[in-house]
Amino acid sequence: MARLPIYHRVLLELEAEGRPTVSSEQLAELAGVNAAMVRKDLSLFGSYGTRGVGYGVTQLLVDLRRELGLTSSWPCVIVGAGNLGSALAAFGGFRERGFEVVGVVDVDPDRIGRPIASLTVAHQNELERIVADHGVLIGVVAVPPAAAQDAANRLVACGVRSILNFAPTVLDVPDGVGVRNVDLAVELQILAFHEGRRSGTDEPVEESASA
Amino acid sequence: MARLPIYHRVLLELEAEGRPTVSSEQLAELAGVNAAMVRKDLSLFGSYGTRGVGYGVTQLLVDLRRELGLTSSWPCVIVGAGNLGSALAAFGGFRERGFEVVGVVDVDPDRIGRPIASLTVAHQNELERIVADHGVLIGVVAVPPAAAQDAANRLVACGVRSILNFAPTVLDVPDGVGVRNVDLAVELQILAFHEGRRSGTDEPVEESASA
DNA sequence: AGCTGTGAATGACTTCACAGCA
DNA sequence: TGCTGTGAAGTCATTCACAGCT
Repeated sequence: MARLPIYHRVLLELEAEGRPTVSSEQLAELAGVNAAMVRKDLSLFGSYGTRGVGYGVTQLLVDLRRELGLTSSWPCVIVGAGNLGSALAAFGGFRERGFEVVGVVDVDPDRIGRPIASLTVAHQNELERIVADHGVLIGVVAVPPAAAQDAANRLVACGVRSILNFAPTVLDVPDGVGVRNVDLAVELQILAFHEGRRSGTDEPVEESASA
Repeated sequence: MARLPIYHRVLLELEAEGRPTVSSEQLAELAGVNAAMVRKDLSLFGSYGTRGVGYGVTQLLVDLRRELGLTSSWPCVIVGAGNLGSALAAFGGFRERGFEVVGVVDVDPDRIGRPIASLTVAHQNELERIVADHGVLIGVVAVPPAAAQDAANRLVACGVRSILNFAPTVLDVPDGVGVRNVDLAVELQILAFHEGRRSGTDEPVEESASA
């Protein structure tokens, strides 16, 4: 389910506020979904709520982490140290969500050696070593579209099984390799599409890019 | 439909290659979807294919643009000139996809006045003026989570009807305002989730963040 | 009384399969 | 013969509604 990460995020906030318990309705409100859906989602991996009370925030967080495979941190590598790749590498919020960027590579000599957060941009030739050294299973493709398939091929070749692709291209990968695409222009176009439809009506329109 | 933008993107490439015509099967392959779905999607806004031949690339592109409301460029404003906001503002690929970033605002004095691409980061107080001057209908929220709701409120207050939110928060907006969320950690968590499931099996797993 | 867990109903989307036109 | 357009079937996700625990 693509909603579990949202619950996880919301619960992190609730835990930080010291909230001991939460009802499906409250959680639904905060996550922007329906209460019945929350209950159904959570009951998928065993039920941990108490009738008449709700769910224990900390307990639920533990279970969600287990379910999402966030019991330990996932090492990730970013291919491409342009504006977007740099922004991702510098983003500090990944750690508490279960991920750690262990390397950033690029082919541009001007970028190699540049520091980003606590890392240094490495040459793309080091990709294999970085992946092997850290046991990386998730790669992020943040290169121009023309280089994206190559980047994906290299990631797959050295054993990466999941790819987050920011390039506006459909990647061709072997069966068993997971790909998620984030195309910023597509997101804008979907908004524009609804904007166009919305001239004259006013229904509520809140959605999520899988998120 | 969330797939139209993908078709649009693929067709842009095909047109650049000088391809005069394309079959639903080819288009499906390139867009990473099923051929029947392509036909159904395209027949939604009237049928423009020729049986035995396929669709005219240029004609289809025109129709898609009309359908997506991309007949002219949409002016957008970016709130937040941090790493991500800057990366977005500097990204050159929006124009051909139908969007133009007409302003970037921030509250941090260190950032205000800094040049990004052909723009200069403005003070957040200028948001209203920028929106009014350019008739902005789409706003991008690229600020820390604690500031996201405020940013959204300001955008809505000056008439913006669609928001692309990169902050890991569920925004509360009035009915009739469209919101799309892109949470990078959520994308990674969904990949990790599949990764966890995939230990032992190997089904193909290619999906899209709404895109 | 309040809230969870879940079968049943609904609705949306996808795929199949094929009739029909070029 | 090749490929589109589309009804019908199938699948998956969401919502409803309520029984049952605390």
